[in-house]
Amino acid sequence: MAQQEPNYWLMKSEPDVYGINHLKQEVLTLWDGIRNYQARNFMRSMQVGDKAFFYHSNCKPPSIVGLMEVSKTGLIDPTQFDENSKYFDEKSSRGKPRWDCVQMKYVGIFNQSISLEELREIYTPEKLQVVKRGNRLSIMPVLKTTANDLLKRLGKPIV
DNA sequence: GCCAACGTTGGC
DNA sequence: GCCAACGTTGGC
Repeated sequence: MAQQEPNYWLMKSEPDVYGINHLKQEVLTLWDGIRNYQARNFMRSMQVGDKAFFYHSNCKPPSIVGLMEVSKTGLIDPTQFDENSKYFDEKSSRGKPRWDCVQMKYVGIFNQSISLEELREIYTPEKLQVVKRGNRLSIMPVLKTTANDLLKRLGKPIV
C-alpha cells in the first residue's frame, strides 16, 4: 500500500511547562491535557506519520522551534480520569471518555527558529492560522504549501 | 500585569 | 436557543 502524504500541523506548548527540549529528552510524549473541542477534533483527524511544527507559546518571543511527528493516534487522554490532575474532567467517564490525544515523536530542533513577529511578516492568516490576531487554538492544521515553505526557511531540523 | 479574543457555562 | 457572565489563552 502506498504511503499517504503526511499532513502538517502546528502545536503550541509553553516552554516552561513542556518545551521542545523536554520532548528531545523523552523522544515520545502523550499530547494530553487538550480541553478544547476544536483542537481535539484536529487530533482525531491526525494520521501516524503526520508532521507537526512545535510552537513555543506564552514566552519571548513566541516561535516555531522544532519538528515532531505523530507516532500513535486515537489514544484516550488518561488525565481526564485523574482527580489529582488539573486536567481532571468529572463529566467524563471511562465508558464514554470525552478527551483523547495522540502520541508525538521528536524529530528535531531547527537551527534558527522563526518568531511570531517574523511569521506575520511572511504569511497572511489565510496562509498560516497562528498569525491571526487573538488565535487561542493550541492545535491547528498547516497548509501543505505553507509547510513546505516553512521547512525551506527553517532548514533541516537538528536531531 | 494588562487586556483582547473567544470558548464555555448556566439561567432564563 | 439566546446571551450575559465568567474563565482562559497568550501576545504585548
